[in-house]
Amino acid sequence: MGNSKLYKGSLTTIILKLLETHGKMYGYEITQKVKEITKGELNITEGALYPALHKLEAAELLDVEVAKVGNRLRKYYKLTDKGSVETVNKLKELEQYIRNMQVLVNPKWSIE
Amino acid sequence: MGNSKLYKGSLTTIILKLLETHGKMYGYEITQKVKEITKGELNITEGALYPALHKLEAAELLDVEVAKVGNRLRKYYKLTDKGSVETVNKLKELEQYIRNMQVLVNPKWSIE
DNA sequence: ATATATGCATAAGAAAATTATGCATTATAT
DNA sequence: ATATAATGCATAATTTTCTTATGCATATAT
Repeated sequence: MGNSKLYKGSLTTIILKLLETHGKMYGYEITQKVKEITKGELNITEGALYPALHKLEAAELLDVEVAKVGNRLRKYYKLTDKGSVETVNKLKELEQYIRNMQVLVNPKWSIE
Repeated sequence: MGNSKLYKGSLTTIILKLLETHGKMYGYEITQKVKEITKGELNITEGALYPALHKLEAAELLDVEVAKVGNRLRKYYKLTDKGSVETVNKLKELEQYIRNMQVLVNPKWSIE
């Protein structure tokens, strides 16, 4: 994914949030949207993305709908109700993670 | 480590930053300091910490100094010059990671 | 005396990525 | 025209990083 190892573990959160925002998306579209939003800094690899989508589908957080565009196949994913709930959880976890990392890295903010 | 998977990949950054701030620390001290700063939310496990310290030492980012306190052994770690440089890099990566995640997760902020 | 805290370490396994493929269609540049 | 890049899905082998479990040893509080 990114140039740094920090992105490890955040792919699920990214996918869920993008689907919450955009309603439904297909795999390739997700990679392009992430690249666009991060101005090329974060590139989701297919080897990471597709297994992640399949896992989320298996966990019933996503529904899939196959569409044929021209002669090309697309698999649109969207959040299930369960997926919407999980998205909220993941976003809270992200906020907490960021807060914790910030106090760890910015000692001024902690009581010495 | 944490309750969430987001912490994966951030242990090295945490260790380097703590050593930059505190000069030298031993393993157990690091676990306690992290617990204290995050108010118990992040607990570094020994199974993660010690291999990480050994790896950083092997990469010559850390120097080790063994001390005997009473009858107890402590291994104090401190940054090498190389380690100080790498710390700066890791902190930049963390800031960039946080910025990217924030725009991914909070589309409104990307306009600001 | 026994539990808790301090202090280090490693091993087996799981989870999530990277890297390398593979297949197929469509658009574009030379 | 045809080679290259882009679009679109997928999986397999390997690596990295963590969890969980275990082991050893000393100090302290109840």
